[in-house]
Amino acid sequence: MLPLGNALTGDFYARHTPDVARDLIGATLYRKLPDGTFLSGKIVETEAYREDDPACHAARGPTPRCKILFGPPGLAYVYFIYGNYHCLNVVTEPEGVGCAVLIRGVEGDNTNGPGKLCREWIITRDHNGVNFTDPSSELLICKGDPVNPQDIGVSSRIGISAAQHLQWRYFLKGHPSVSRPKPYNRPQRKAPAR
DNA sequence: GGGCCGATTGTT
DNA sequence: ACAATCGGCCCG
Repeated sequence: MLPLGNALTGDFYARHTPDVARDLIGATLYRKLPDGTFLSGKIVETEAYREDDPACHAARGPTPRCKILFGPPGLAYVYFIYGNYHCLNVVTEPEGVGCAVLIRGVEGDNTNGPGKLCREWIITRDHNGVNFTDPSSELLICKGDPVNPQDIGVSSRIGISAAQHLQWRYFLKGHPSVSRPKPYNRPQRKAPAR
């Protein structure tokens, strides 16, 4: 399916990251494959990460891996995690500020969860730096149908131990492509010796 | 170079 | 609750 409507612009992404994360719920993600065909689906789950947040890769400044986070808003930040999976983000806030929105779920088969989405849609580190606002990119995001604010749930972010007080996860309530019905964090690690 | 740990997922 | 699996990052 060809992209409908206009791609979301840099101005859309150059805002407070949790607001961008919330407003991306219902938007349409497109993946142009090498043969020119498109995959597409409605974004149903996101998380916000800000530079001043210890759970954000940018918290300790621009490293080789995360330097793209400090680039202009609307770029893709893709990283490899747990030796198996990739995760797809959109860079937010003005250039020079290291923030992004993690795309955790898209409507469709095998696209519930950030690792499964990238596996299913063949999104890898090769897409790091791709511009979501450029219609010729292999990845783009367009405005979707309006979403009733009451249908958007909010919670702590999944899979992190830092900054659990931040309610920066957004999801479409009851949607089957939301990664988990409730936040779940890794089991507690061994207590430090004392 | 060593060692620890992770924005996950699937199995026990 | 835990294993798989390996790159990033900090330290020395």
